Amino acid sequence: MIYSYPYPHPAITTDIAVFTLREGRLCILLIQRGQDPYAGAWALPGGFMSMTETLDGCARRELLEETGVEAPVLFPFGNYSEPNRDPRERVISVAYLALIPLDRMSARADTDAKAVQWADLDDLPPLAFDHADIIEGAIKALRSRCEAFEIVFGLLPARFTLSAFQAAYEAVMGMPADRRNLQKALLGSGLILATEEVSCGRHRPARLYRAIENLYPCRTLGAT
Amino acid sequence: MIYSYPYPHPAITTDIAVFTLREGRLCILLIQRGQDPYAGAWALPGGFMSMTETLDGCARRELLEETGVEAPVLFPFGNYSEPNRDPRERVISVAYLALIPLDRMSARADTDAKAVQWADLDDLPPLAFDHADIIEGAIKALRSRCEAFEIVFGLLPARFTLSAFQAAYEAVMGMPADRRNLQKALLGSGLILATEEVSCGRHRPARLYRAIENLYPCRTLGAT
DNA sequence: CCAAAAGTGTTGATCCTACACCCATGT
DNA sequence: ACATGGGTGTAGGATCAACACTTTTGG
Repeated sequence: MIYSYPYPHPAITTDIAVFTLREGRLCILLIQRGQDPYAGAWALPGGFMSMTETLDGCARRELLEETGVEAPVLFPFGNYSEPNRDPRERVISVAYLALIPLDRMSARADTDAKAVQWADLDDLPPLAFDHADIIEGAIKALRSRCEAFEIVFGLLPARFTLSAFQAAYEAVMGMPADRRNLQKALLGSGLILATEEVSCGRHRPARLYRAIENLYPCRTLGAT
Repeated sequence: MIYSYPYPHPAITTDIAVFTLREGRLCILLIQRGQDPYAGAWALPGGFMSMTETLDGCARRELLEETGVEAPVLFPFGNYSEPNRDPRERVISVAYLALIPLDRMSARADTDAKAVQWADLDDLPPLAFDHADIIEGAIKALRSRCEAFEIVFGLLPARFTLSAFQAAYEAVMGMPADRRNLQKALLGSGLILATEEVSCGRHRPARLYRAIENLYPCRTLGAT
């Protein structure tokens, strides 16, 4: 089948910067490309939009296919459109930010990928296309939204301690935070509710909290 | 000439929400479509991306073609990708926000447009495509960025009084602001510099200020 | 009993808001 | 002289940052 147009058309992809916390460090999901161009290089997950889905739908589908989960946070943060960013043809990429708790993640190499890894942000391998730029943009978007706290829940399991929240917040922001002030702000924000449960750690048990419902009423911030 | 691909490709457009201040009110630039679909309806300026330009370049070019100016503020704020948003074919639109001072503006009907108007925001005509949605998104983006003041300069001439700034700020935010507090914050922000000049109004002359240089070092907030 | 993390309030500094009077100019 | 907008400061309240000790559990 051949698709023909009176004017040239670019292809559209979504690329997804999926972040998680692993051992307290912020990591990003990379796949190793199995095919040219950039065969063997690491890249962000993503793929071509189909003609029957929206960009959001494409990002959600690709993420599901690559990781097997629906991310609680998934929104677009930038467009990448340099004419020669893909050697095959003109490709416009809409970049999405996604956050998932590690435990909900089942990343596996799919048909197009030789391997999958969680890469530490300050130890990234060489990347295909302009994906290093996209990751830089994703971190900026992540930090700027993180100040409103809500996005942090995307990295945490459904029930979490205040300390876990603080660790996630600090990992994203890349700096330590005052424990009592952060807890005061978080508890006063109305974004979390205490549960009756406590953690069963190695030391004194901590109360578990959960994020309020309808935290992401429209998962897409800005139409897409 | 026919362009053929092994997979279907959407078309890409940029649509530009150009705001200005007219008689103290925030207005948006609309063109009346000369051709189907939606012939005769009002729409945002915009057009198809060429294969040799970036999305930013496309928006800048379209704006120049439609208005004859380079806007001091021009950045993308959302993507619109509903499969049936354009009855002709699949079209993805990248929506841009632009601000220009009215005096730098030379809007004219070009080849595709029967007419051009500055439409008052609370008296919009029926709009083609999903452009009403896009305008809604643009106003949200405008208000949220406006809190940092910088974007307001896009609506003002190079030299402006503090009162003119306040009028522009109030028009965008849709609410009055305290004069002394706004002036204090603006002067303390380091974003403006006093000039030696004064306005020649009907009353006591007011000092003229100008925005600092390099206010928009990267005009595009978030890659595109 | 010791180590490790959980829990909890106050104080001082800063920032923001609300508010009123005098000044310079044109008519 | 007066009308119009320009220019300026302060006091009270709210918010934010800094900071230390006690409690609970497991080992």
